[in-house]
Amino acid sequence: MEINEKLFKALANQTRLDILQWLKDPEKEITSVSCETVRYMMTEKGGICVQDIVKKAGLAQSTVSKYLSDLQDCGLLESERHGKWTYYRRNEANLQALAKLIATAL
Amino acid sequence: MEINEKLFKALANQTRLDILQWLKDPEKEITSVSCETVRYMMTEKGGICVQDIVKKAGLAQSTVSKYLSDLQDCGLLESERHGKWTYYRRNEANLQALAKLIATAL
DNA sequence: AGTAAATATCGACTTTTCTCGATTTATCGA
DNA sequence: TCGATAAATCGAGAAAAGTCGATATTTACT
Repeated sequence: MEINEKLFKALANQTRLDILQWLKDPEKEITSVSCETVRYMMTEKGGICVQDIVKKAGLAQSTVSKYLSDLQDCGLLESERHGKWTYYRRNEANLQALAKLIATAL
Repeated sequence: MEINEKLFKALANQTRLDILQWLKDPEKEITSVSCETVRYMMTEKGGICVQDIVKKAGLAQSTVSKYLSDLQDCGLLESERHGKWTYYRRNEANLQALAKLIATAL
């Protein structure tokens, strides 16, 4: 994790900020599938799949897919592929590292 | 201080990030005037004046002036006007508040 | 092999940001 | 009051980001 322009560019968009927040409490935020399904995805698959985030965001699939990889590229998200699905989750270690860096290095 | 798109947009530019860093240790970073002058500006005037930041940045005066007011608008900088000069300094309280918010609310 | 589904990538157009030079505003000193 | 200086604001053209629909890739299931 490091403080640079790319990182803050990723955060400089309301939808990408929203995605980070949704993934903080997905059982509450992701409503296109049941709460049980969300819990299963998070614990067994390691995240939320793209289509459920697309539904929540209300933007084109291509746009959301790009946003997710942008957030992964700068270390704020991580993902696991299981078959056809890619599951995205927050990279909590990097989010905490970022907070520390802002406190000390910004 | 609050986490929003505007704040991160302000941080999503290398020159604006640089300005924040320069103002962290201006005696070392600001070299268009003497070290004693920098110390005097910081302690007696409450910051570094625009023209010295313009020289350091190497961009047009209008651009840097805009950047400084952008950074002030989102709470990362504060300023004092003394006569013809406006002196900018970091808003350390808000920077620490931001770090805390990222650790807890992002 | 062939089809279908989920995601990723591409190309194009729109919107926003960057950046400048010119101008305006504010303040000082003669 | 006039001229000079510092900073802020304005308008315009260039560069970057946002966004979409179409297409490609990957994987699963017959």
